[in-house]
Amino acid sequence: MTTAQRIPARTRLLEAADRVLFERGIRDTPVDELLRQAEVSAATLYTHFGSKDALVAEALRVRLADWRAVWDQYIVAADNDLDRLLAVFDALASYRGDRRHPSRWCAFLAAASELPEAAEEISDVLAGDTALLADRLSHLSRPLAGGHAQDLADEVLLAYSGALAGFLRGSPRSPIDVGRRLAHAAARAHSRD
Amino acid sequence: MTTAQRIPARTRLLEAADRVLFERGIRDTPVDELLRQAEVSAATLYTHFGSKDALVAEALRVRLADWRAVWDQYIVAADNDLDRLLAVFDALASYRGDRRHPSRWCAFLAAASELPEAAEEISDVLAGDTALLADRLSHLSRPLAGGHAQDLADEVLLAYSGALAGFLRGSPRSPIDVGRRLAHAAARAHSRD
DNA sequence: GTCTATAAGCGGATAGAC
DNA sequence: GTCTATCCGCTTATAGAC
Repeated sequence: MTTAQRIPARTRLLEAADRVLFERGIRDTPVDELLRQAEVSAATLYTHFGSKDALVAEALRVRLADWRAVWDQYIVAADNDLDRLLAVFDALASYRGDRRHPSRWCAFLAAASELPEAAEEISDVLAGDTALLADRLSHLSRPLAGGHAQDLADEVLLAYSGALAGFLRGSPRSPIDVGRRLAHAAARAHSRD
Repeated sequence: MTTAQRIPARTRLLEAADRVLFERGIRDTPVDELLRQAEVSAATLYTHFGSKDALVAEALRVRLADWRAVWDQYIVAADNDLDRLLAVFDALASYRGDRRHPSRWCAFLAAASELPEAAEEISDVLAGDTALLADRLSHLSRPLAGGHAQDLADEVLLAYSGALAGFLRGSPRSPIDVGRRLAHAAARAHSRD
């Protein structure tokens, strides 16, 4: 009917999911709402994905790929070791500023919190996000902290997670700025060792 | 019937709620499970509390009071300004080690994440937890950071929230230790100002 | 008056029939 | 793509026991 119908139903479903699930809440979003927004019937959703959980998992996988790409850009753009380590906060500010991917705090942590018994498929994506963070931060910490790279990476990961939780809490006011400051202090502390 | 029946139904419900809701997940715990564990009928729950949400809210209020008391003890036991500020991490380790209050990560943040549209009653408790943290950390930061007390308090709150999120993520391994280190580095950075 | 037991209404997730 | 049926979770109503 409408022009939008030219876009495949699967794509429309994923876009609706990304737009609504993590802003309104995964469990608070009825399947019917996704169907309405994607202008798709229930049968189509269950043909393409099999379940609401599987659609959530696929939407999360898309987010993870997008987030990885944004972070990449900010690492490449940084021109010294410290800025490359702290780029994760600039990338986060950029990703959250993009209205195409709204989120109350963090899609991956929210999924883990909202769906504790969820399909392995879903917890795998949070594990993937955590592995990406731990791995990259560990490598980026090496030139700054040498033998203490693992400690610094742990600290930056925790500051990053704290910034995300800050959005859920509504405090502090500018969680990303505070997280960046914390990570900076940690980096300075280790470079003095 | 059994001896346990001597304890009022309302108390048994609150104890069952505290035991199960935040470990299994608030939305993943059916009312029936709470009724079974408390050996109480549905009518009793709805007479005493009015709704599942209201029971959740009351269980959260009890948690907040308990947490405040534990934190109090650790602040009083500390014998210098730095340890008083970092006592929040020792209190967290102690509270989490108490098997009477199991929790996957944080009851308040989990409630906010799982129940985004929840009754004001529930979001009020997270706001109360956040206000308690912000207020106390701000006062405890004063002797260490003077005019920058607010910045230090923001940083410690973020490190604290990050430690909690670390449990949800399963990384870093010992989130409380890492959070404490991060807060310590922040305190040192401000005391050099 | 407090509590139990049972049933039933309602809405969302899912699946299959057409 | 629509419609219908099933299952499950929250809630309320009813009737009765201590």
